[in-house]
Amino acid sequence: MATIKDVALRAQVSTSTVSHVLNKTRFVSPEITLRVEQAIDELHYAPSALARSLKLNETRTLGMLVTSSANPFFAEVVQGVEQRCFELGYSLVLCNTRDDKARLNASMEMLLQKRVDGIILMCTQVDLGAGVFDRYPSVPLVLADWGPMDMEADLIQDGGRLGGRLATEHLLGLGHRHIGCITGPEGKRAADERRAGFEAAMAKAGLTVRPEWVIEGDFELAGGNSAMTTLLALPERPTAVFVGNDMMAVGALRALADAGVSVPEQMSLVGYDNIELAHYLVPALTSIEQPKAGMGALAVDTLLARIKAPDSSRRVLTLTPELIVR
Amino acid sequence: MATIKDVALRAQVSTSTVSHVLNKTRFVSPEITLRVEQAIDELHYAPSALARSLKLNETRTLGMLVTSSANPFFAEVVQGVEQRCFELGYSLVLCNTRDDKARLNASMEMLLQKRVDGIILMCTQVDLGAGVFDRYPSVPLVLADWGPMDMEADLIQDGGRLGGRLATEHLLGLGHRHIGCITGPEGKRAADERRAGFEAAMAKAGLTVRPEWVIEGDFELAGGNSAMTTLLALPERPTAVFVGNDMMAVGALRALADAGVSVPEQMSLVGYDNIELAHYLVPALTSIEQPKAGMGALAVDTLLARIKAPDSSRRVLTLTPELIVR
DNA sequence: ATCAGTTATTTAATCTGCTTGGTATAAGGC
DNA sequence: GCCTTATACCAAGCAGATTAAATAACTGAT
Repeated sequence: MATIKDVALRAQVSTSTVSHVLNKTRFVSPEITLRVEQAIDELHYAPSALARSLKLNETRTLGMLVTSSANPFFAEVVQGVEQRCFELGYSLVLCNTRDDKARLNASMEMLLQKRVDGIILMCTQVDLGAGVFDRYPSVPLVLADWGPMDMEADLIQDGGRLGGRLATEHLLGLGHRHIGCITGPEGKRAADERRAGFEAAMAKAGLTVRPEWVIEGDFELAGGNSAMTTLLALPERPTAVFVGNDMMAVGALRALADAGVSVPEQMSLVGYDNIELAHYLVPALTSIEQPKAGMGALAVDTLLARIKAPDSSRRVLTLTPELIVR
Repeated sequence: MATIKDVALRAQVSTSTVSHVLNKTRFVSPEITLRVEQAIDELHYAPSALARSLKLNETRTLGMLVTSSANPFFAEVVQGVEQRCFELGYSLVLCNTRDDKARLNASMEMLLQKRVDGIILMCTQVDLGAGVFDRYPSVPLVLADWGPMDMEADLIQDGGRLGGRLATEHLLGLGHRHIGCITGPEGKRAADERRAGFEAAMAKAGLTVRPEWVIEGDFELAGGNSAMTTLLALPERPTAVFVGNDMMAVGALRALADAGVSVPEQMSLVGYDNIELAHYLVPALTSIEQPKAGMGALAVDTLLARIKAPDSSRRVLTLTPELIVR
């Protein structure tokens, strides 16, 4: 692979001149510029970002840790992040953590060695163990969609509590009084928040939450399915259920169909996240919209702001969820 | 950020000794090893992958170009890639191309500058324009799920033609004679292959394909929906449809429900890809399974094999699709 | 105990590709 | 002839890996 020296040699100039042509950091006469550009072309020269980063102490690369990039919700956020990175000339190193502490640590270590300029952390686990990040120096960090509570990093949170309330109030508004809830895994911030919103709305309506109607799911298709199956097996069923995310709602819909329960006649459902699919389901799913790609873009912008001003005060941004009735 | 020199100074040894401790490249006495490790710990030292890569001419990083990482099918392949990379100590730089030639070029350029060890290309477009890659030197490259036809790179292909045949034969086996097809975008390899399989199966059964029953979709929810709507508006409808991927099938199901057409009583559907969702749909969707994460892992393995032996002969691997009846 | 001959550890110097402040050189103006 | 101005070059890093060379430690024989 050609180096800047090869280019300089071929263009009969010094390496610094080539560098200045590349980066437009100083005036270089048109003729010499042309010579250099020709040499670059002929040699298929691509400057080494490695050497450049080493010298400049900046990689123009961001790292992103996400529980599971195949999850439709996360996938859209990731794409939002990648999109914004591309627009700004950054590149993205993506790591899945699978909620595995060891894996998170290994990935963090790797990102630090690669000297990424900053890291976006989107693993909704609240407790990652006492100070996993203590070992790591002050890398710019932003937590998307919650994260460990005990961290001082910038934070972008979905308004899960509000969303949970909106969803529940929608069901209340339809006249339901017997309302259940399929939550995400306890300990995940998103799950806990949404559930808290549900409980708040119920309390405000003067209704008690029946514990057997609150079932813990896993934010995945399978969990929603088995949670609803459990609900349906109870002697007394709720007439409506707030489901902690759309994927679980899809699984729940399947369980309802299997049990011959018609939706929404015999049971109403509200989901969360408003993934594109929700619109196309039969029956279409009422859900709580979150700006997913927007959250990704916002995470990038927040991170870059932090990189520029490492000592600025901590930023906490809350997105506003919105009810989409279908 | 601490450097190897700081560590050496603190441990009272030379930098090379630290290097040997880090990489276990030579015997270092236990006491000195301990001293070095302590110094590393106390300084929160993380070796610079930049400097290392610069010297060793190897980044242990792979690049991946994918049309859209939020697409459920691609997302699973990407996750498979990331998983395998992690297992092997590699990291992954992910780029979305959005089927945009300029964006693909920009991303390629960036990956080359970053000196990734190899690139996985998964943008199903057949024609990326005359020799987009000519400018680029011989970076190890593997095409996953097809790609530009005129490239000499290693290739991993899904057996789209066989899958299309399997799907169609399934419908034929159910007694259908009036079979339509919703294809992916013309020009995408996956789409063309699957359609070819459909046509082959029809021809083999002695049936003619009615052109108005073959509708081009976009591999997305919306396209499947409108394609099916178009089909249903025809004076004569098919009794079964082979849909080029599951996402379009979901959109089609919605259109069918809107039109009051019951599935499978009044119309049978077969999808493709067997995304997890297919199992949970109401009604459940018969589909063609592809090993998605497996494809990702295979792509990584193939790429690393190529990196190790750059001059070995070209590898073309074909995955075997499988009918999943539901 | 001493010395040559090994072997075990560590050191010092060089290299990777690129940026950039400082500096040199030639042409032009007065 | 001196001072600008315009243009281009020099060389010192950046953080680590490699390797020849140096030093220390140990062996057995005298």
